[in-house]
Amino acid sequence: MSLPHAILTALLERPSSGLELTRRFDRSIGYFWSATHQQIYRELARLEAGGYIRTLPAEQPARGQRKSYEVLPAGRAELARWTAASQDPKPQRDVLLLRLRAAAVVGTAGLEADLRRHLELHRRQLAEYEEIERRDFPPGKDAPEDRLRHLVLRAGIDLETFWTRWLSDALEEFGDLPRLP
Amino acid sequence: MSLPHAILTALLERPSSGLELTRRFDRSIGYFWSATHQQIYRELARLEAGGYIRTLPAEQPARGQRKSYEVLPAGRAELARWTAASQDPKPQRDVLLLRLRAAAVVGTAGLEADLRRHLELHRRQLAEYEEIERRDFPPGKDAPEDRLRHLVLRAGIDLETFWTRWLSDALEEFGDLPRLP
DNA sequence: GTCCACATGTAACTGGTTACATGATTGG
DNA sequence: CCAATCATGTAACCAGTTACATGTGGAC
Repeated sequence: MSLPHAILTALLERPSSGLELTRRFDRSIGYFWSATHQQIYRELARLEAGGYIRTLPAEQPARGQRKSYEVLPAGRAELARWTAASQDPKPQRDVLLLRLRAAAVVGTAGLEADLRRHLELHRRQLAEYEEIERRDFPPGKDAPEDRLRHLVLRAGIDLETFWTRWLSDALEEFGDLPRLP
Repeated sequence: MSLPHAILTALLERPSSGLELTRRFDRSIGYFWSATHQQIYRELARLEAGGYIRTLPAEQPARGQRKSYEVLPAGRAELARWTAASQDPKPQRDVLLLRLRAAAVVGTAGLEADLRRHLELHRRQLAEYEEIERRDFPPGKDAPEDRLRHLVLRAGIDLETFWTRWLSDALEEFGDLPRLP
């Protein structure tokens, strides 16, 4: 039950239409909670039906015509409730680690190329995050309400740093490894 | 499409019944690919129907009676194919980061306690991984086919290390932060 | 012989994915 | 007026989740 809350957060930061939300998810919020436009439209309809958001009054909506939403007090209250509520961490799921474990059984043939590709992707993502950090959080002047956002970005940077390092180690290991079956 | 391959890997490591698999997923493989017993039974039925695995011949199965499976050549081939195939990384999804971003909008009230709880959970997981490392990979004697398994374990250790560090930083931040709305 | 743990399984639901459909607006 | 693009939406499917059902065998 996280997508509706991701949308509420985005709409509180700025009222938007479905497509605008989709684009914003492709950038900032999508870095840790991705969503397609179909998901977003479906969820916007639910949130509106539930009385959490409404279409901006100035507009009468029709298919094919842009419809912007804003958050109602009930929506803000629900978001605050959800943010504070205790939630168990979801069990980890990582395909790459699974594949490495499988490779330990059926052999590593063909894996190396894809590891290189992943390494490249993570390097690029890391560069993107670091660029955002330089731009939005220049050293020495974090406004108090920006501190949390910076913290979230740091998580992204550190995670990508971890993956680039781990993939490099893995590839080095492959160099040594006698080619199995 | 990862669960069937996780099961094939587990069955190649050792032929097992559904419940045994469930228990093994709760331990080792579940650390990066969790599954419930319902998922596992459903998937075992599919894999058997597809000719990838079979019940060990010695047994005639009945409801309530244990049924062990082993991997057929087609299953091993499919696993090797899947391991080598190129796959895009799945977009990141992390509820905790989402909640922090929401907190930047609706305030941090109530969040701190849950962050502490998560920190404790990650510390415990880290300790568990390190215990496994001490036990299964004593320094200086990695057999070649253990190197990949060790690499996977290192990923788990480094990820948990990251989370404990990040959560500590976050909590420190909270100490400083003027309590918002 | 009854209860409990073991073991396998069914059913209904939810969230995410993929493919496609439809209407409005704009540039040529 | 036609094609391309913007914008919203429908439908079918699949994997994961939750709740419950059914059968077996051993402990008491």
